Amino acid sequence: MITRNKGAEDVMPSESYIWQTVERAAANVAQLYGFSEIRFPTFEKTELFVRSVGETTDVVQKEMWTVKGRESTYTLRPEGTAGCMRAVLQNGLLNESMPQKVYYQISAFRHENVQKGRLWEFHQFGAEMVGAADPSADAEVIAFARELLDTLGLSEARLHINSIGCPECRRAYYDKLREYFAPYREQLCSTCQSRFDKNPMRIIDCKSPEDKAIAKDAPVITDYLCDECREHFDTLRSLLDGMGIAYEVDPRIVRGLDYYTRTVFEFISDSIGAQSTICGGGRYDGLISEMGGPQTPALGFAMGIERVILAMKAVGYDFGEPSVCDLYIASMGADESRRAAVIANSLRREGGFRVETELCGRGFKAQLKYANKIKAKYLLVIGQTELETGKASIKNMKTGEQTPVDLNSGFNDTFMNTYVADRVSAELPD
RNA sequence: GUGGGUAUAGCGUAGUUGGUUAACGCGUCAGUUUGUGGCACUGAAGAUCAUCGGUUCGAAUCCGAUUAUCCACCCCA
Repeated sequence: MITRNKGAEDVMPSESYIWQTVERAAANVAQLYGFSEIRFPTFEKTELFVRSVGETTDVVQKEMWTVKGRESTYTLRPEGTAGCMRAVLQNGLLNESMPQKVYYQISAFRHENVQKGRLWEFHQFGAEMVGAADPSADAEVIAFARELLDTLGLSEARLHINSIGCPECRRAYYDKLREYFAPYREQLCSTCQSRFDKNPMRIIDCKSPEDKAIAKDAPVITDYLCDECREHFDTLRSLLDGMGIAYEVDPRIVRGLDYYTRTVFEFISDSIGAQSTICGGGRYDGLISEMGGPQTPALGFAMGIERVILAMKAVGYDFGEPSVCDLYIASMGADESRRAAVIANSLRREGGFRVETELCGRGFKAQLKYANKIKAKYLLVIGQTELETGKASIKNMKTGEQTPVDLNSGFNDTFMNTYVADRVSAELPD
């Protein structure tokens, strides 16, 4: 037997309705915030990710799925922003009125060590806003993510924000950091020693206890922001305060994607183990120009669907029941089952009901058991008598009550009336 | 890329110091007299014990490799 390879996941019907719950909620909230769906290819020229995500990042250096095509080298998208911005730029959305707001639900690919909540192929909901430089845009995007998580029952996810400044203030900050770490350089862990030159900001985020101790009093970026970046960050914070969105300023959020500028943020869940970041995003004012477009401010976020679902399960979110059968038609004999199929089809088409008939040749009793098993709300039996006389009855499987029906006239109406009447009486208080 | 754990029917598990036909629960299917479900009872199907190799008279059980999975690091969503 050929089996699924690692790092990928099958979603069975018993799970897929959970995914649908998340996807529908995401689309609904996106609409509330004025975001429209955008779709773009699963793969792009490798060059796009190298330039936008950043040549020195782990994602580009060791996690990309790259294939050599005949004309070029292509990569399965490791994230959504780069391809999304390429599409926005290439299709002239920047010539429309600003801001442009788009969202997407995609799978993305990274070649990492597999763990729960971290797969080779994983799924993201992402949203991007283009053309707005004002901190109010940052606030709206964060509010959007917050609202979506709340809708999904994940109010427990904590918001961490930080500003990593613009390239200018970051350069100055890097110098300060190197100055600070220089005396300890030999004591740092090996990865941090290489970070010293490449990206000293990452040392602050190191998990090693020794490095943590060394970094305890390191300068924080927020103290070295230029006036404009500082004001941007302060305004964002007061906007979040005003909207009643709780956050924690976390100078250790650095983000592993090079394109971020100024605002970066993460939502962290405590309920799903080590892969606790369920949403991450920020501003990337330099990305579009880096890709060859005009200097255009932009920002966005992405949510990991697998992690979101893990967190929802962990907090006991009620996903409800998967779709239920409205009517099961039991039948005995070939003519009877033909009739059952006709009735079923007409009820589906005219009434929009989910109707099932016997398709596996079960005996009568087994059909009833099956009807019970699939939680059919109503039962209709078609035997020889019913076929000959046209007289049958609809049984409410919950109460056992039976309502007489005429198969030859007005059956659909009778069924619908019974259905509605039972539902209303069930809703009435005693 | 580094370190560690796990691998037995569709699912969840048992299997004692290696010793005959690998057990149980759930699920599936069929029955418990002829046309009305849920409960209960009876029975059936379903496992090359992850794969390959080794040790042994004999391996689900011990050893090695491979694969998958989980945990931590790293990184990220």
